[in-house]
Amino acid sequence: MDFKKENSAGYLINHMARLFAKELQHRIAPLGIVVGQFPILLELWLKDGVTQKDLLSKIDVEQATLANTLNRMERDGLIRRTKSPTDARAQLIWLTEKAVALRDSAYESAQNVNANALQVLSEPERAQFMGYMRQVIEGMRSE
Amino acid sequence: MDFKKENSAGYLINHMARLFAKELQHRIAPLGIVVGQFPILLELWLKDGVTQKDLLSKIDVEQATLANTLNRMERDGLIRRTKSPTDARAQLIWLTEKAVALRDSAYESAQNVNANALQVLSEPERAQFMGYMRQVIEGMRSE
DNA sequence: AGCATTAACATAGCTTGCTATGTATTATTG
DNA sequence: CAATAATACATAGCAAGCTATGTTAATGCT
Repeated sequence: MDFKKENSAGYLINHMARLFAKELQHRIAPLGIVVGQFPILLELWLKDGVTQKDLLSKIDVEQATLANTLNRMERDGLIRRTKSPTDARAQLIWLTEKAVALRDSAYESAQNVNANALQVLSEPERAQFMGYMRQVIEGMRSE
Repeated sequence: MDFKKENSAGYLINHMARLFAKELQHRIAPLGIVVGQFPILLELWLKDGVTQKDLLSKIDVEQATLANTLNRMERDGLIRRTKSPTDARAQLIWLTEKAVALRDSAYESAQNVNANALQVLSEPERAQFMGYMRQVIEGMRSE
């Protein structure tokens, strides 16, 4: 029996994901943020003053992963937390001024990474590629 | 400015990679191996008795990552190491009987994960998808 | 109202990845 | 041939992901 890693979707995907993360990491490091914080910031830039549970519903990571990343973000001065007025178990998560100010540069960095990485594909190919990924994700999530 | 994560290649790739890893993890756990060991085992199943440097040239991770994973594999009884007869700095890495015995089941698990994940795509779509990934990886590696 | 259950979040402990740096040993070169 | 540079690997320390479990507050039920 043979198994060639170059022909394994999982192998390629893992490799590609690490290249993307490394590249984004490199580009956002000057902003004082790291890749794991990115998805959280994206949500908070849309709307802050939300609970961890709210965030969790929009980000596809485990609760413990989110909690830990939020701790590091608080440590790094990107978020503040206030008591929820309606639920003593929950806290509301707010962006600091510093984090708000990073938004446009961060968007730009991410878009540059994406554009750069996909430049090897034509526009219709890019659209196909994204579509395939969405289908695969959808299929795997609902199993 | 807007940035929708659903339209970000990096976001999709990261998500897909985590779903794949989780699925493979789940399937190989009964074999007593974990995902990070997989690429290394794939190489060693082809040929063992090689140095860390040899392995490194075939696996796209950093040297430190490989060294650490090899330590855990030795701890878990998957590999043994012997002194290189020609270079006192190097060691030769050998699979244990246990690790050799896992090969076919492991191949099968990985192939099942791949097949299952890509079943949402038609055969020509799958080929396109794999081709796109190879192109993107190639483009990103040579920057 | 009191007790059990559920929910929100925290914590512990692990793996897999990274960068940066240390430590021997080998190779080079002046 | 001795000093220097390069090589092979190890170690430290961190981030980001996971599972499993703990803690406290809110809800539901009788």
